[in-house]
Amino acid sequence: MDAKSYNYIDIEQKWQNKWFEDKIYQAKKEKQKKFLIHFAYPGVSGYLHVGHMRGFTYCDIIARYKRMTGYDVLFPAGFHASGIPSIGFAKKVERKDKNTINYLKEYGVSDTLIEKLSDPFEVVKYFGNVYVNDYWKKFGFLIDYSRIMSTISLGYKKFIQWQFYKLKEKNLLIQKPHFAPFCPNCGPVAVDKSETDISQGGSAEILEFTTIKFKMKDGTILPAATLRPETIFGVTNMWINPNIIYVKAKINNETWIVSKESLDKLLYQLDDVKALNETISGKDLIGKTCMIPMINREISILPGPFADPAVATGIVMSVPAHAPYDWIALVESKTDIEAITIIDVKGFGTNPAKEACDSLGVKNQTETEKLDIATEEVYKKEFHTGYLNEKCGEYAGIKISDIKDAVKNDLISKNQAFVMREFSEEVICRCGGKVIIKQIPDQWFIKYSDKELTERSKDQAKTMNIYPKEYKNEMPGVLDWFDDRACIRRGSWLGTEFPFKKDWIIEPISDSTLYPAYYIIAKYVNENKIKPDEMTEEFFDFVFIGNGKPQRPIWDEIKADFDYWYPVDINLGGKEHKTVHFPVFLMNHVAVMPKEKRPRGIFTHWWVTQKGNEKISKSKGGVEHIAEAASKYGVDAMRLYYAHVGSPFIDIEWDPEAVTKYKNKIANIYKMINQIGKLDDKSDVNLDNWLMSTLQRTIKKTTDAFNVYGLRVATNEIFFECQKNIQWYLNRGGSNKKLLDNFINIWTKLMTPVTPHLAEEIWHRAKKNFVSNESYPKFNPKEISEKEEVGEYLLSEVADDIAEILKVTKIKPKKICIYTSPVWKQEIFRKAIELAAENKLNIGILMKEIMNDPKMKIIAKQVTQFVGKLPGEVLKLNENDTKRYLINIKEDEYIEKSKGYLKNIFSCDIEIFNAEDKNIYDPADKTRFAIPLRPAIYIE
RNA sequence: GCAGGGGUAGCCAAGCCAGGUCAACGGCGACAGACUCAAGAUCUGUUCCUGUAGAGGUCCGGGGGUUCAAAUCCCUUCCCCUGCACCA
Repeated sequence: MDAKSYNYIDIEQKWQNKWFEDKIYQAKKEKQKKFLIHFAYPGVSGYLHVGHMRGFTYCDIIARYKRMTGYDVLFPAGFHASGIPSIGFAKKVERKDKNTINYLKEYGVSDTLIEKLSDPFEVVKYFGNVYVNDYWKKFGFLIDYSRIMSTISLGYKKFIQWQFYKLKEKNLLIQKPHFAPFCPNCGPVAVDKSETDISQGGSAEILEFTTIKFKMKDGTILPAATLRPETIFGVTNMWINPNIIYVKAKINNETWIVSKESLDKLLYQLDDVKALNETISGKDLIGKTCMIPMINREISILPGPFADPAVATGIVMSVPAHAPYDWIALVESKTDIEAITIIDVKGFGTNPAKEACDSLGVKNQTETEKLDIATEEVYKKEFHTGYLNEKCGEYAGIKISDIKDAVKNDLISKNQAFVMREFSEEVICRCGGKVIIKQIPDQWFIKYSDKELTERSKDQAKTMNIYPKEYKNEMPGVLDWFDDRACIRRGSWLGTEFPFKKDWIIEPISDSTLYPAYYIIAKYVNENKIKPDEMTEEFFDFVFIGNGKPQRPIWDEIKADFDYWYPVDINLGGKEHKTVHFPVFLMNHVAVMPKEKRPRGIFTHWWVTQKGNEKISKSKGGVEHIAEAASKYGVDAMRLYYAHVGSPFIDIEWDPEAVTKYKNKIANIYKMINQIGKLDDKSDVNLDNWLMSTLQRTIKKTTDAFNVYGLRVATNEIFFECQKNIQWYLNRGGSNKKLLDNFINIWTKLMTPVTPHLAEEIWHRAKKNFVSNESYPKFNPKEISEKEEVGEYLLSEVADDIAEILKVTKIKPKKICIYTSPVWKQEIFRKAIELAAENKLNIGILMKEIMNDPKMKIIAKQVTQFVGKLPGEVLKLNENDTKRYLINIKEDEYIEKSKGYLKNIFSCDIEIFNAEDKNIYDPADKTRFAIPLRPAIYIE
């Protein structure tokens, strides 16, 4: 039989059909012990890939384990339909984007359906179905499918609005200015790596330039933008591009000179900006002077053709001692201006910029590559180890890394500077226009910076099960760092209407914080037992917080459900959620929900990557589709792969060959179990006890591992160690039918959380009910047989030692003699171990104790020899070894009974002697080397 | 810049928090044997170096330290990866 004989396609389909027909997935309130687990619901904007299944699979494994260990399990799921993605997808279909159309056709989507998918709501509906039927059900997930919901349903929106009423009540909704990416043609756009809204610049960051106002003699302002405002003390001149035409503008009753591009940006960022229709050539500014604010030193304006009108204001202040670009430009200007050094830094002399340029051999401004290196070097050194020197007035002696904001804030408060925001690279909208940064003066935020909220959230986090533990340690820091978040946006995207400002929509992170609570309600909405209209503020107040009175009996029913199932025991999501979703999930619960309803656990898992450690992304292609993979490898094989190939907390590389191995593994287990059924019945008490004993150990280990979600550890025990044990049993000639049946039943239950289809198939050879509904085996210490464990250990050690000798000596054995340790050596060993446990072990004490025994005195010479090096060895023993020595077994008898096995593997005569017996065959005088659990060996 | 994770034998990957059970779980690959007409699958064994008696040596990115004892603790250094907010 081979892999082909295990028809996983039919088998998996069969059991899924039966589970779903019987609705075993439906959460029921029966055991008064509940477990609520869910995964961070996926967005719906395309097909998922094999990487997404990792987290979903973990969730199902945990849920299945929990349902087998006495919990009522609620495992719901839904779709995050808010935001841009589905709109983006619909837009692509609408504009007949070739890739998108092909992508859909590849999956066999009909032309009429494709037509429909230009509507984002249809996109959500279509992919929602795909996820449920082609992914979740196909993987055998026992998700409670009666609770499926989406974030753009009417009921959900009512729920989110309620959440925002609560936040407002608690003063956690605030308004302040905000700066966001904006396309003058299309409105707000998202700048992100997936580039849904934009065609270029997905990884751009928003930089904050401190723009310092230098005043000319006539009062006109030259605003120079810098990322290092503290260097203002070292400014020696200004750079103006002589080849461009600058424009004038009236800003807050001041006249400013800036580049044309700059003015366009400022119009969106500052309140009171008026273009003056007046221009001035850069050339005409050269030779004039202006004043450095705060310091009041006059400097001259020099030609700097490198001043880019597209960057910030197009006007640059020059700090030649600390900026390599400025230094080289100054050298090339051939003026007699001297650099002013204002930072003392280790490893540099009086002019860091000059020194960096010299060491790299920079000759002129065109060597931008070298200049960038020099800039970085100077900046890094100065930032970490530099101090402002005596030329910096009140700031003298302060470390650079501590100063930045002080100078900036000082300048701003004196109206001598302002912040101008700029992308780190050019961002182009899908419409082709340039994306700029626009001020929204009264943006709404959720106030995550709130001190009390943060502290209460940290307290909650302390009580939670957060995995991995590194993340638990990191969580307080994340909560401290988490700042206010703009929570609404105007523009085209899906979501809930913000109740306090017409036409604005709540943004998708903010509408996905309390959502597991909605799963409780979704069931009633889906079953039409409550209508969204009825879901008022009073309704949610009553159900979630217990305020007010029920208006209909169903309210009580829903509340009872909520009280039973909530809080969330595990919220599971990818590592990308660590600094985004999980903190807001936690903080919103803390802000809105009563204490006993706050989350108990978070589990983060890492990703499945493509070869070369790239994140799998739809756009990069090359990775297998879920349905395809499921039929190619089998669902159980994939589940086992996810659980076993690495711990949950590392990225794994998708590797078709590895998955194939797991596929073979599944078929192999099935085959092995079937063959066991054909064996002749025969019992061997020692061996049988040993097998049961190891099985109990397996149960213990897997239970311990599963209880802390150590899926890899548990899986390794069940699918590898356990199989190895039964293999040893069979190789040793074990064949007790009743025992094997029992073993297989228990083993099958152990497998069920990970490979439920295989387990169900094996289970149903003899049983009619679902193994998925069975209880997980419980560890029974009574079935542990330490003697047999030691016996089999001894046997395998002897076999290993013989093999080692044969390997080294290259002897072909005719006869092997085994001499087991005399009893008196065992006694001395035990004595030594006892003394070691009391921390009293040394040769003197040991000898004294031993010699109390008259029979030892008779063989005093042998005893002395044996005891000599013993203490050192005994002290090195670990717990397992020590335990083994303390168990009293008759070594010669045990090996004698297993002689057949040794004969078999070494194909020669085996003779076993007790070293204590007289007149035994011992030509090489090996007897004296026999020690406990380490018989002497002689090979002919 | 801020914050976090990581470097383990040919490859993947446990172990590190609670030092000794570690030549270092497990898997893959490779090699040998069994089964088979054969291939695949499966089973058994080997797979750092040395070794004609079950042994010894070296090893967990580099360097240093603490300790009777370090992959594990401390210091230092090099390299890789991830997140950073109106993207989910």
